[in-house]
Amino acid sequence: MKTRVTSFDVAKRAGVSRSVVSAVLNNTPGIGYSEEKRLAVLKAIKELNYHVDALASGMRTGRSRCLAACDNLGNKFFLQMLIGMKETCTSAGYHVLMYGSGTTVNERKGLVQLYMQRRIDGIITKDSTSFSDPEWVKEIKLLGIPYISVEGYPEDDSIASVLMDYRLSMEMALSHIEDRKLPPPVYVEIYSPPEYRPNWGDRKRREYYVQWMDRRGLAPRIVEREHNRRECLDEWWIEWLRRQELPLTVLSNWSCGARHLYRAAYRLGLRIGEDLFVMSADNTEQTNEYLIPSLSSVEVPYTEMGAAAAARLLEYIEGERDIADTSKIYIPPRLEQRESTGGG
Amino acid sequence: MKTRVTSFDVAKRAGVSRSVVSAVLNNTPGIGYSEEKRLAVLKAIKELNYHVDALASGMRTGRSRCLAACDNLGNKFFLQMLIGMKETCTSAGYHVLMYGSGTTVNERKGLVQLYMQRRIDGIITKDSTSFSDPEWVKEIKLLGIPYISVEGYPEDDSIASVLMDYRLSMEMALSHIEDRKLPPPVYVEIYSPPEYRPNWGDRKRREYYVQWMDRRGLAPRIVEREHNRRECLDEWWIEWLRRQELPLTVLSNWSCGARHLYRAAYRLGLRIGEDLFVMSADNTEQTNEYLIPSLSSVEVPYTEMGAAAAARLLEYIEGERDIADTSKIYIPPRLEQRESTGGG
DNA sequence: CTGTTAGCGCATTCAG
DNA sequence: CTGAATGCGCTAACAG
Repeated sequence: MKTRVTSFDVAKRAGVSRSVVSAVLNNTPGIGYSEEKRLAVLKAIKELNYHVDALASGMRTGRSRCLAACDNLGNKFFLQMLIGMKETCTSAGYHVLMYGSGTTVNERKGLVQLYMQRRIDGIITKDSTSFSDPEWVKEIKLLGIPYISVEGYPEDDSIASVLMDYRLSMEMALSHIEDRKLPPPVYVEIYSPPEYRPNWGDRKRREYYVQWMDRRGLAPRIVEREHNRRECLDEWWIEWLRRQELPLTVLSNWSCGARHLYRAAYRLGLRIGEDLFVMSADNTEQTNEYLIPSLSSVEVPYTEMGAAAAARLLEYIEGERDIADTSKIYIPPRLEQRESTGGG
Repeated sequence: MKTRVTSFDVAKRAGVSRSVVSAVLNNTPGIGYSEEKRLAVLKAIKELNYHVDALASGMRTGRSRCLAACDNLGNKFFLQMLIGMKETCTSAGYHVLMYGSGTTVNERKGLVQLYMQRRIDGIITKDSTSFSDPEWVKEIKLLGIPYISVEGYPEDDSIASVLMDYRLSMEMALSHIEDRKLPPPVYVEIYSPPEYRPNWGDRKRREYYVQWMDRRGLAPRIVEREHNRRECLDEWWIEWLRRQELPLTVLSNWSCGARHLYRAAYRLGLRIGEDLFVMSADNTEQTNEYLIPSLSSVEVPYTEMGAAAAARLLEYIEGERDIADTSKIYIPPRLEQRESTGGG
């Protein structure tokens, strides 16, 4: 029977009491010990290859030192969010538990269970922009679960969330187009009902586009199409593009819209970056840089958002911030200048 | 002081002993109870909103019911692997702990610690093809850690790994090209030294390409270029493509090679799917379907591989398979026919 | 500053 | 089938 090395073994070997071992490991305030003892403990730990039992420790302290990251796992950027979370967690001695398929509310029940089982100390969900689920909010609040959403609940102040500044993202895109001396852009808005009609971020973007054009005495031109419907097939875009005056600039709310233009241009033999300029206000599929020519865009900084979410959650958990403080965190977008606007 | 609901509370309320509660929850063999009692327990659990304390339970059983998934988190397909793992784990009542930045051996130390801390019961790493680290193997073996690699250790029989069948992937690609009646392909091999020279998968692919051409009495044509070096710039490919006789078929070991051809074709005004046909033997950047026109490829089924890895790991952990059985698991690739070979 | 002790909540054993 | 008792390994409180 192979038995575990315990703090008791370490204490015995180091010639100290178990409390000292614990204190050395956790920097417990209020328990002092000589430097000599400290070194002895460390030495014993190394010699015996001792590792704290996270289960026992957690049981005692009521902390699992784990956060749950929840998403439906279908989105490429979730990985980026994880990278950010992971980094923040690691430096705080926490770990990240994956929790996928969180699109349906039903699945989310599992998250609450995870918390009730004390497997996790808090929850981060990556929600779709403008997502909001009152049922979930009620449950979270009732149980007092430390929680923060990434991109969700933009208009619900009772839930903490990490949001991108959509106004700023449009400003960056439009300024970029202006700086490059391209024609004022047509705004292409692709939306997917029912979830995204109208999406909070999209409304912000559209508003700002109109404002921006107005301020310059230009007439806003908006093309609004429904995603994945007959009305958004290649043929329609080819016809549309054929009727436009060149050179043309197109700014799309979603990279999928930009790709429609790429496809239409390809079919018409038009050259992007010369005959027409295209820019995306997002990078949902994480594919902009790989398009040919590469697609300029304003990108949502998911890594930073994940890091910020984790940081806030840890504040709640460690009691450095009241869980009732559900203030929003805004992260600025990032401009990626590429070939489709003649740069790169 | 808010106190936890324990199995004791449940037992009291249901009018049974704690052992029965435990037995009902875990289907403990050898402990019987009447159906009536079972329902009473279930009812009490619901009424009190009782949840097993995973920490206490884990401490008692010596199982955390968590697997670690390790990768450098830079690869898009890691997410796919996670989806597969997650699915398998969920149905077995296990969870997935993220562990990123595991490329360097140094970082991997943390994985071993996770195990020593009993935070995880086993480890899955996503390694680069033909990755092999003897030091790591030694440590794993020494500590008897349940472990399996995805795509690593293809030539080391002492480590369990999930591998794709590279020969089959080439066969699928070549047959597809033949079926479409396209010209016999030139094989473009992009490699990144030092790690990938020569990569196990690439060797297999190349070997098979040569064999396949030989069998048909055709002369193999191989273009070998180093990734991200002067020799792999746009200009070189443009020159190369200019010299080729059209129509041309190109099969690349890595989607990056296919993109070089897309770029060159774009610059030369050639049309993919008409003047030249392109196919990739992988989808590393998960971007093939978004290219314009979309890129046909043979894809590594990461989701299945993740699922298979988790399943094997659980067998080790649950004692259904000897940890010394390190046999390989081969997963067949998946052909995605798209526009670049005239299909889609 | 040190050593002892009392749980944390569970699964399991053993005597009834 | 039940109830009581044991111990997993740790931390925190308390008495020396």
